[in-house]
Amino acid sequence: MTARTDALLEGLNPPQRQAVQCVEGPLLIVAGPGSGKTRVITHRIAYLNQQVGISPWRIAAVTFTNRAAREMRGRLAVLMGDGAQRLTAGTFHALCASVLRRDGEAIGIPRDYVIMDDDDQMNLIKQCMEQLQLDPKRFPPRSVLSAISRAKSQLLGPEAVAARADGPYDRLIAQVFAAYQAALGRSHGVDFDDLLSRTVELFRRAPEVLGRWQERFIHFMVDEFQDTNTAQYEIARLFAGKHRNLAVVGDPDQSIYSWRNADIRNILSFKKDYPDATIVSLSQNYRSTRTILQAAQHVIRANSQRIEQELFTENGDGAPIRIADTYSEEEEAQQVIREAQRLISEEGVQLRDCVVTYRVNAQSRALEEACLRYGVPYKIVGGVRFYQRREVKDLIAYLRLIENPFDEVSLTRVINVPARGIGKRTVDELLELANLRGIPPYTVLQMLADDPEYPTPFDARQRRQLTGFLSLLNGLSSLKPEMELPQLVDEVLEQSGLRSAIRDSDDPDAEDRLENLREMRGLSAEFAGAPAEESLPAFLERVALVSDQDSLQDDEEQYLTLITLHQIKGLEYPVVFITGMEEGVLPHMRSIDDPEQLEEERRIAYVGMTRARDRLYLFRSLRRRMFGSFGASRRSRFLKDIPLDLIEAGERGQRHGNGAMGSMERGPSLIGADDGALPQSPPFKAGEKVMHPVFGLGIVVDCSPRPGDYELTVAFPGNQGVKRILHSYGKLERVQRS
DNA sequence: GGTTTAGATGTTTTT
DNA sequence: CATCTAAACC
Repeated sequence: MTARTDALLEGLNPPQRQAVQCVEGPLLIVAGPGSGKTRVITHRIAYLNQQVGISPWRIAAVTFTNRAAREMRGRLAVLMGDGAQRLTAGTFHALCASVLRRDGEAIGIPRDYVIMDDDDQMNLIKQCMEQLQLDPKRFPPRSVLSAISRAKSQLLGPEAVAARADGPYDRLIAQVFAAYQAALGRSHGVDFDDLLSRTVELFRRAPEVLGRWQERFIHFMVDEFQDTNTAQYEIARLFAGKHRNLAVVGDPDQSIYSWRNADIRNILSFKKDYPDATIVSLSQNYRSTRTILQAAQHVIRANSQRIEQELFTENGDGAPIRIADTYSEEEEAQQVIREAQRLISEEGVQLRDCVVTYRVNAQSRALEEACLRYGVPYKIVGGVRFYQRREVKDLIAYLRLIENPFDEVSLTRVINVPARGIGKRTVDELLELANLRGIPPYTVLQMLADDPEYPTPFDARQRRQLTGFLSLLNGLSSLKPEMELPQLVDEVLEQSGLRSAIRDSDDPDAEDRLENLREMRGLSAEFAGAPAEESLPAFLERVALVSDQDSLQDDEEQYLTLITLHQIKGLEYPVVFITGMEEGVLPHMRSIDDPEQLEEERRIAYVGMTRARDRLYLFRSLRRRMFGSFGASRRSRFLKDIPLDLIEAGERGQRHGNGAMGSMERGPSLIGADDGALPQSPPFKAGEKVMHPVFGLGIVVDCSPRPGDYELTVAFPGNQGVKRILHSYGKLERVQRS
C-alpha cells in the first residue's frame, strides 16, 4: 500500500474503510447521521483515483443538491488537487439535462429545449384544463399537477395512466396529462420530471447512446439514496448497467421527500436487484453529543415502519437539551436571538455556529424581524427564491424566447410585459388561433406579419401591437450571434422596456427590483467570453436547475442562518435551534391524520435534531399566527419522546405540566425576570403601568388568576393594541409611579 | 385595454 | 393575513 493510501485510510473506522476500499461491484452504505458519510464518499473517490487509477472523469457522483456537489468538489480538491474538477458531480436533474442536451435529439427533443419550472407547469396545466373545459373548482389544478408528476416519476405516460385508470377521475387525469405533454412538446419544453423520465426513455430507445454513457462512467455513486424516486433509481441502474459499480448511500430514517415521490423502498429494491451487493452500515456518530444522539434516537424509534439501526458515539454527554415554551411567535424569536447572543458573549460560541431551523418558510418572518430588531446579521436560505421574483422571471422569459420562440409559457408571460396594449382577450384569441391551426403562437405572429391579408379576428390596432412585439423579439434574437450574454441582457432590458417600466413605476420596491435585474446581469457575466448564441442555453439551464443562489459559503462572515428543516439536511452546526415544536407545525397539520405522513414528520424532526453538534434547543410557542386562527397549540408529540434525564432540569416539570408556562431564560440576560417562582398573590393591579421588552410601556387592564399563574391583560399604545400575557412569563416589569 | 379596488381564497416541504 | 382574482371603473 502506498503512503498516500495510508494517509487516506488513516482515521477511518473499520466499516468506513470497508466502504472506501470496496472498489468493485454494487455497494449499499446505510449511514446514520453524522457517521462521516460524506467523508467516506470523497475518500472513496480519491482512493479509486490513487489506488485503482481511475480518472475522476470516469466517475459520477450524484448528490441531492447542487450545494452538496459543490461541497464535495471542494473537499476532493483538498484530497486530490485539481483533478477533482473533472469529476461529474451534481444532481440527477443536472446530469440528465446534459445528457438530453447532447443526445436528446435521438428521441425528438429539440436542441433549443427549455426547462420549465413548477410555475410554468402550473400555467400549462391550467391552460390545458381550460381547453378541456374542466372546472378548476372541482378539479384543483394543484392536485391534477401532482397526480401527473407522480405518474411521471413512476415512469408512466398518459397512455399508461389511462390504461390503469380506476374511475373517471383517473381517466380525466390521463386526458389532462396527454394535453399537457402535447403543450410541452409544442413549446419545446421539458419539465423537471421530464428531465428524468425522458432520459430513461432515451436510454431505452437508443441503445447506442446508453452504451456510450455506460462506458463513460466506470463508477456511479448516489448520495441521499433514500430520497430517490423510481425514475432516478432506474437512471442509476441504467448508467451502471455495464460496469455494475453502483454505490448508494442512504439513511431510511432521513427520508423526508416522499411528497416528491421519493420512495424508501428503493433501498429494498437495491438489495433485490443487486443480491451480490456489499452492505456496509456506518453507525458510529462523530457529530453530536451523546445526549443529542440519544434524544434523537428516542424520537425516531417511535416510528413503526423502520429498520432499527443502533447508533452509538464516543463523544461526551455534553449539555442537556433545552426545551422552551414561549407565549407567542415573537417571544419565541426573541428568545432564540437572546440565547444565541448569550452563547456568544458567555460561552465563546460564534454567530455562524448557530442555526435556526423550522418546518415552514413562513416561520422565518418572526425570526427575521427579531434579527433586525436586535441587529443580528442573518441569512435566510431559500424562502422566496431569487429566480421566482417577478421581474427576474420576466427577464428569463425574454431570454427563453430568444433561445426558443416556441415557448408558449414565456410568450404569454411577457407578450404584454411591460404593458404594450395586448390584453387578455387578444392573447386568448392568439392562442385559440394557434390551437385551431395546430401551429405555435409564434408562427401565427410570423404569418400575421408576413401576410397582411392573413385572416384573423384582430383589428388593425391589435395587429400592429402584435407585429410590434414580434419584431422586438426577432430583433433581439438577431443580436444573439454577435453579442455576449451580458450585452444581450442589457439589450433585452432596454428594448423591451422592462427596465424603464420599473424605473418609472411608483412601486415602492422599484429599487429592489432594479437591483435584482442588475444581479441577473451580473450572473450572466459569468457566461461572457463567447457569443450569446452559445452561452445562452447554458445560462438558462443554470438558472432553471441551480436554486441555491445565495449559497452557504464557508466564509469568515458572521451571520445567523435561518433555514427550513428540509434544506438543512446534510448540514451540521454546533448550536441548533428548532422552532415551532407544536402540533400542527411539526408535525404539520396536513400530515397529522395520515400515519405514513406522520412518520415522515417524525423523520423531519429527527433530521433537525441530528444536525446539532453540541447544543440543541427546541422551542414551542403557545400561540402562533396562522391564517387568522389564533387557537392555543399543543406541544409537539415528538417532545414527549425525549427522556426527561436528557432535558435541562428547569424544563422538565413543564413536560406534563398543567398549562403553566415558564421562561427558558432565567439568567441575568432576561430583563426583569425573577426566578420564575409562581405568584401567590396578584402581581399587578389594574391601572398599573408596566414595561414590556417588546411592546414597551403599557397599562394593566386586568389581572386574573389562571391555574398556577396569572393572566394579565395589558393595553399597549399605538396599533399594538391589547395583549394577554402570562405573568410566569416574567417579561413584565413594574414601572415606578412618577 | 388598462387600472384600481374589493372580495374571496387558500394556505408544506423543493430539484 | 397576504396574495391572488374578478369585477367595476377609467
